[in-house]
Amino acid sequence: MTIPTIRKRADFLAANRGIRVARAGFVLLAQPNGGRGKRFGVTVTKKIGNAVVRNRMKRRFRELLRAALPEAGLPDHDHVLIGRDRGVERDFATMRGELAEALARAAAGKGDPPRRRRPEGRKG
RNA sequence: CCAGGGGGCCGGGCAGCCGCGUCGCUCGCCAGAGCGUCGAGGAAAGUCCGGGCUCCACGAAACGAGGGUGGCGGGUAACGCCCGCCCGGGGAAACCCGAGGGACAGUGCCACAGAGAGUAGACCGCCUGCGACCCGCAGGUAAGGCUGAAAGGGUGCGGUAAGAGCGCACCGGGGCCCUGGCGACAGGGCUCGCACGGCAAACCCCACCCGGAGCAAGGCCAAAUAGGGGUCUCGCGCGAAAGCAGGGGCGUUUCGUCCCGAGAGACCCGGGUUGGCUGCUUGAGCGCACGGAGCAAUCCGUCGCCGAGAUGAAUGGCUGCCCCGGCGGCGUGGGUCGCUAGCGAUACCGCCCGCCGGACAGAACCCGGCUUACAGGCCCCCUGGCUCC
RNA sequence: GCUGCUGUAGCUCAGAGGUAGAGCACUCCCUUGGUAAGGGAGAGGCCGAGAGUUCAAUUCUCUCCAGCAGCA
Repeated sequence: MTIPTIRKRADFLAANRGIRVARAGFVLLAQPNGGRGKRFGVTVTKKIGNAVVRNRMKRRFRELLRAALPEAGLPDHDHVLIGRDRGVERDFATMRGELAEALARAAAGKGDPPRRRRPEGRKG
C-alpha cells in the first residue's frame, strides 16, 4: 500500500508547529493530523540549487520515506522533510541511518526547539 | 602527419532487485490488485522576437500617439529568423564579421590641443611693397611646420613674386547617358576642377509592420460569504404600446453604432473563494523511406509512424559488468640510459589491480526562431605546410 | 506566466558622451590636561561582466550575471 503525500499548503504550514528534529542533510517535522494516517511531504527551497538539484533531492527523500515510514513512522502524523545544503548528493545509507534516528527521537517526543518565525521586539 | 576553417550528429550502454505517473484490458461492492503500454532536452533554460489558441475591446476609413524593423532577391503561417547574392572590413587561404536607408528637409554636437573644427583660417613660415640696424607695418599666399580622431581631394609635372585645380596626366569623387542584371549593384563613355568632413545605437526624415491580455487565458461543477456601503456626474419628459426625446460609451473627427431609457455610469470602501473537472495534447507533427523542383533555405507528391501529459508536480533508489579520463602500485611486458654484464634507474608506450570522476541541465498550453550554458566523443568537407609514390 | 526597477569609494546616493563626485566612515596634523565637537590635509574606484556604435562610453545599443519589487 502506498503512503499518501501532503498536497495542501496549509498542511505544510501546520507541520511547522509540530516536533522538529534537525540532522545534517534535512530537518524532520512531525505533526498529528487527526486520524488521516501516515502521510509525508518534502520541501526544498530555491536556496538549495536549481531545478535539477531540487528535484533529485526530493526524489531521494521520497525514497527514504517510503522505505522507513511503514516500520518507523508515527501513526496518524504528517511527516515533512526539509532539505538543507548538506543534503545535496549526501550518501544514501548515511541518510537512511539519520532518518531512523530522527524518527526515533520524534516518537520519543524529543525535538529541537521550534524556530521563531518572528523575533520579539521586531516588526515582521 | 601537423596547423587552421566550415558543417552535421551523439551526449553514456546492458542487466538484476525494489519503486513512481499516464492510458488500455481483466478482477473486485469499495479501497484497490494483476498484466500490458508509453514516460524529459538539445538546449526542456533565459523570456529576446514571431505565430497558433482563448477571452476582452471593436462599424469602417482616415489621421494621430507609442514601439519596432532597415542593402537586394527568395523561403516561410509569420519573424528582428534562414538561404543566396551585392557592398564594405579582416585574413596568406579556406573562411569570418557588419543595426548595411537618408547628413544638398531641418535642428544640433565635434571636449582638450591647435592659427583654424565647417559660411574656413594668417601663429610660425614663404613672397611683394614701404620705413629700415636686429626688426616693424601693409598686402598676397594654403605648398611646408605645429595640434588633433578628423585640417576642406591625393601624387607628379607645369606654372608663379611666392603660391593656389590656376593648367595638365593618373587615381579618388559628383552629375548625365549607355550596356548587363528581377534587383542591390557592376562595367564603360561623356562631363564638372571638386562647390557639401564625421556623428542619425543625437533629435529627426523616409519606407514598411504592430489592438490588449495571457492556459492563474477561458469554460463547467461544488462549497462558503454577500445580495452591501460611500462619493461624484447626468437624468427622472411624451405615448395605450412599438417607440421617440434625452443621457452616456466607442482615443479624435465624419457618418454610424452600442447601452440606458427611470435609472445609468465612474471611482473608492467592505466581504467570500484560492477545492474538483475541463482546456491537455494529432500537430505549421515525425521519418538518414522513395520520387520530383531548386545553387540553397525550402517546397510538392507517395508511403510509413504516434513519440510525456504531471499539477506539493511522475522517469527514481541500490548494485554488477562494459566504455572514457585522471591518480597510485618496490605488480609486470617493451623501449631508453648507466655500468661491475645481469643487475640498477626510469618523468616514455602497453597489460593487470585498486581508488576517484563522467558536462550543461528537468516538460508545466503548443509550435517556429534567436541567445546563453555544456565534460567528452564521432562523421563529412575545405585551405595551407611537410614527407612518400 | 507577465511586467518593472536597481547595480558607481567600506556604507547611503548624485552624475549624463570628453576631468568621476557629495555626505557619513577611515588615516595624519592642529586645537584640549584628555575625549568629543570644530578646523586643515590625505588615501580609497578596471562605474556588475562581455561585445558593438563613436575620435572618445560610467553615460548610447545589444547579450549575459546578480539583487529587489509588482500583477494575475
